Amino acid sequence: MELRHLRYFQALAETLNFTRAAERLHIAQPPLSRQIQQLEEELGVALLDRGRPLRLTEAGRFFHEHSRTLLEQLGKVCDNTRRIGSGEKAWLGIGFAPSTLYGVLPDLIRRLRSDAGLELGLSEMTTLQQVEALKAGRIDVGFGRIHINDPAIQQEVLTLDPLVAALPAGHPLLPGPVSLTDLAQEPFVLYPGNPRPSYADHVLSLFAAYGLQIEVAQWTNELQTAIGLVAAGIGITLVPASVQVLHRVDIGYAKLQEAQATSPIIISRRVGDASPALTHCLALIEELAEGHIG
Amino acid sequence: MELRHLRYFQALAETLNFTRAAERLHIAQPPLSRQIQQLEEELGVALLDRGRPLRLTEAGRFFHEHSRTLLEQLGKVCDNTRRIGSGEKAWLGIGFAPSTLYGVLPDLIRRLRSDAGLELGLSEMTTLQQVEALKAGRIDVGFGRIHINDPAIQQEVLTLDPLVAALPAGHPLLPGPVSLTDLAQEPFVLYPGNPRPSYADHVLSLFAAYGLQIEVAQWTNELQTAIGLVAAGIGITLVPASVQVLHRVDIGYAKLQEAQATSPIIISRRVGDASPALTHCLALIEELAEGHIG
DNA sequence: CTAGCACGATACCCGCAAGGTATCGACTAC
DNA sequence: GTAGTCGATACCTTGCGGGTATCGTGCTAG
Repeated sequence: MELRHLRYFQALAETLNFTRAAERLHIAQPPLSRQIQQLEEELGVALLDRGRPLRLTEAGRFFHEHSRTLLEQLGKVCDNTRRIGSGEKAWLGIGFAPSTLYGVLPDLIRRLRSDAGLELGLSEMTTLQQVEALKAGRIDVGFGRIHINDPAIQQEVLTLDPLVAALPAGHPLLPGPVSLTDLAQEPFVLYPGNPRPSYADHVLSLFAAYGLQIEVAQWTNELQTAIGLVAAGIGITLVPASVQVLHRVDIGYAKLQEAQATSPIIISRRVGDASPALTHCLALIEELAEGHIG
Repeated sequence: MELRHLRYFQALAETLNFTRAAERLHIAQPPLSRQIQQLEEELGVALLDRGRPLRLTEAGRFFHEHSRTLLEQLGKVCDNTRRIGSGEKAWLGIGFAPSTLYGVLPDLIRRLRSDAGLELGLSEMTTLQQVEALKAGRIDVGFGRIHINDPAIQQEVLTLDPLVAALPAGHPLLPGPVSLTDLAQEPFVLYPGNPRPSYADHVLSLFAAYGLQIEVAQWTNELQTAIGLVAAGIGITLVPASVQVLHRVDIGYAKLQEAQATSPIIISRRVGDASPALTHCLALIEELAEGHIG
């Protein structure tokens, strides 16, 4: 299938007349017939009722509606690409680990969005994937939670989120505060299971630093799932404090006694990247961070 | 531009290597080079940094990101078109006049959406456009506010919304109830100005039925604008009661003494259209209407 | 009922551009 | 410097998109 097919079908669906559609497309009528036949064949679906008067089938109406919006979107993408290429606009690719979405990131994104000269590209990815994406140029900045050593990547700690324990509602340790020693007695739900290294390793090493070892009752790949399993009583888990915005009646959060039990939000970027968009973004981050503290 | 260009650029952006991308596309490397050059020429933008290692430019990253989602969307559209064509799914095109969105329509849409075997197509259009779209097969059912005589179209009144007066905050006629005679003393903001016949004619004929004539201080094309002008003190207007969900501190609504001053929500459909999706939709509407009354 | 016509499908030809092969040239790495 | 990697260029081939001519069919007017 080619865009030609979409464009031709578009014209045909609007005029419902092969001859006039062909005129509008500045081609003769027979080639149009052929292209439409090809399209129908490739889809394996009749898009038109060939009776008089010509009518779209149900599938045809659906395809018409959606291919139109696709073509419009493509037009906009091309436009914006030209603008970015001519320096009229800038583009900033942002990679983020899911858990960073509960903290300052939404605010940052909102502010960057309000900048008319800036187009944002957001992709959810692990810190490890961020490093790859940075090197490949797919993103310009990443927000993650773990340290990774790579000579081409520069990392900075943005904030230190205190960790809190997520416990099923009615758990005896609630409302806290609790100690790591107490928590180590409980079965854990840890995430993400892969790829490693991950936030899970950060949690494990935290306990190890206190000479503690925890039993992992269940591995999951996502925070949301982990929280669900905690609610179901499978175990407990540690989450960054910002995750507490997830209110659930079947979950309680408890502060930790150990103030140094934290999870960082880490900004990754290419070493030596001094593009204006990135600089602007970093300046905005600085500003937001100061606002938070002050 | 053709889909070929997008697909090729996609592969290239992912591998960042002409030779390997060409392999993946099952073509030789030189044609790939040419197609990419064409794409860049058409966009008038460099998408690649031709140094070693190969890198995407900022515009290239943007185009990569967005063309990927476009291609994915296209894939889904084709899939769903096939499903609809094979009868596995149904499609229902709905046209609606903007003001009907404040009433039962959202609830109906929500329920129809929850039906996995049904794809919805929503288009905002005037009642007049609905008639054309029904005949052309672009939609299967329309929700509007005015009667139109057309032998191919069947119309039924779904509900009769009482009309209420929209007045600027602090207006002496507030909080009502008010009579049409009182209102006829005030300048009016009426909408939509075109195309005619429209809801405005319904309002005019309502006053005419009581032997009253109103002065139209301002015509607008949209309800939102009209409300804004009312708030600005240009005049007053009559709106269906369901519009009152638009709370504004600078607008007050007053009931009318004349209970027969109503605006209908009118369902339009093709005469003799007995498709399962439409039947299902109409049954659901019936159900919702009963729930409203009971 | 039939002649006329409107309109889409079919048949067939032409030219162009997409794809292939061979090769060059530039940058990298040792 | 030299070998190797990889994209660009040159040139050929061919498949396919588009054109013209014509057919077939179903609506319509009388």
